[in-house]
Amino acid sequence: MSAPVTHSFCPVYRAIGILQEKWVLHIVRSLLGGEKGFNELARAVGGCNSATLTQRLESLEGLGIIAKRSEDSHGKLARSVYSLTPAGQELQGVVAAIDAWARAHLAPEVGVPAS
Amino acid sequence: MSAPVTHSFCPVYRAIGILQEKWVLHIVRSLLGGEKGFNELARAVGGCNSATLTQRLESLEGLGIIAKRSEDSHGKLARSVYSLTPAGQELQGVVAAIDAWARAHLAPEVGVPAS
DNA sequence: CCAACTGCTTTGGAAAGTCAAGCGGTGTGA
DNA sequence: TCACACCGCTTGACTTTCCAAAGCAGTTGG
Repeated sequence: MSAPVTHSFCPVYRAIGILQEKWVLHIVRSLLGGEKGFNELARAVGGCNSATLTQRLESLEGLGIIAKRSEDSHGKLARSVYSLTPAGQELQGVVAAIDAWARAHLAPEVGVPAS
Repeated sequence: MSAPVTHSFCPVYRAIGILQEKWVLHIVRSLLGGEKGFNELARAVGGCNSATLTQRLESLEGLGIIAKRSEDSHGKLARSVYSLTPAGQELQGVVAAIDAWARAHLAPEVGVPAS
């Protein structure tokens, strides 16, 4: 069959498609430690430029994973604060799983299978 | 501190760097269902072209996540078979976490904002 | 006022991923 | 025997994605 064999229905397939975008997991991981402003987040993530970050932030907001809140203290200055939605916070399980695997098999320089 | 804040030591940081590469999670997920040949794997993954697949496969092999075995049945024909190493199989936890999250928050047609 | 911070947009170019085709080889059927 | 469908994999051109640097508007502190 020449059918494209679209796995698009599969939620897992879509989830992978979201999480494999560059910086997404880093962003989520940083935000798990509390809400952050734009530049603050950029520094926490480490190495992502503003253009990409803005874009990722928008798409994640559209997906209901993170929420943007403008702290309109007085008049103009709007310090944007990004935080995880409940759905986003549940990604903690994913991050934890990666964390566990990384410590076990990617350990800095402990028991690195010499090879 | 003007230090570049290189998180490079952090195993988690590196793990994310590996897993966010396109198709990696799909490959692992497919391989969790048993070892597969090249084209077979390509079809299971769904939508990845041979060039990228070859490259991903090589890098994952280098990382000790998957293993390549040439079934040298008789003489020439070497059907390459790819499978997960123990380290690779432990990624099952990560895939399971993503699976759980996807089912909970990315449900197929529940609450899809019709837009 | 000037420097340093905030959030964010705009550029041009480099890198990563993709598509389509094809190579040498095998096994199957007409 | 020859054509055809499959196997693993490579090549070259094209598109998408990502990045580094600069800049804009506004605020705060010395």
